[in-house]
Amino acid sequence: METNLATALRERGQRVTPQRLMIARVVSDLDRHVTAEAVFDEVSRRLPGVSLPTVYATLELLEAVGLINRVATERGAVIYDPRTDQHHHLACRRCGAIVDVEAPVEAEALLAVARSTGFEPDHAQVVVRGLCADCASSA
Amino acid sequence: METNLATALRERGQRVTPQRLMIARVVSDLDRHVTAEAVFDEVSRRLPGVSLPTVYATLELLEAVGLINRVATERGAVIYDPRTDQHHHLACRRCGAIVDVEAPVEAEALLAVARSTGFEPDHAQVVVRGLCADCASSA
DNA sequence: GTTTTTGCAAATGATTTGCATGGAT
DNA sequence: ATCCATGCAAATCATTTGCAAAAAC
Repeated sequence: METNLATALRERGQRVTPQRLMIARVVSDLDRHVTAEAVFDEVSRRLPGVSLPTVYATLELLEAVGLINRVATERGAVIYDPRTDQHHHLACRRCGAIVDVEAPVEAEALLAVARSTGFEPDHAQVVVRGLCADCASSA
Repeated sequence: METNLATALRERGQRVTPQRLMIARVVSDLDRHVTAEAVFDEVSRRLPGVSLPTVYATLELLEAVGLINRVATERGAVIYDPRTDQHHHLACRRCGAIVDVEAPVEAEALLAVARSTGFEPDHAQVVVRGLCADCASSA
């Protein structure tokens, strides 16, 4: 991922810094849904001194470059998803957990309608809202 | 909507207050995606003195009763959607706008997979992330 | 009369901004 | 040498909480 990032940054005329490379590496290593705080904690462990604003800025950059996806949770917080392949999310309305789910969804018709309104889609993501197995059994 | 709310409140053993009725009426009248602030502004116009915490609490209540849907924006804020029928959203990654789209999406396969993991789905909602027409043309 | 709801003010949590320094090109 | 990126601190934004007074039942 760092190599992709370095390449993308040069293409964009932006700078390749150790902070950016480390943040990309950490996101890739953690390999799960992460908050900016979680990334900050792990980055701080490996490269002390990196600031939270830099983490935020870099996560935004990684999203712009397409290396991660930003996902809004039903709770109003944001998580970053290192998986950029097609997959979807189950969101528990009780505990707030966000879990990946693999299954095909035919959203071409929706994307077509979106484009016809002038919208330029990056990707379509399905969020299934409900109760996760744990919360369902304890309810 | 106020009648539904009054009924639901009595069923739940909760109190019917002028603030709650007015907030429900405003959400219904505005009839679009609204933030808590927007509701607060309009409610304040019609019933001065209502507080923001009351607006938040009541919006949560309206969601619990099923009169509105809570929608997380990609920005980390929350909007409330007075439409409770099946529809989807276009989310602009630049300006944060959330727009409704009508188009069929076949998500049964996804719901089936979700159920097979023990998850109990309420509904599947598609968020198409990208650039809205305005932001695309000014970029 | 009892219990819930409200309004106020303050607290919280997440993210962003301003600005001077430091670092990549 | 030139700009961009960083770190720091403070600001902002959205939302929540604690608590006493007011209102609904």
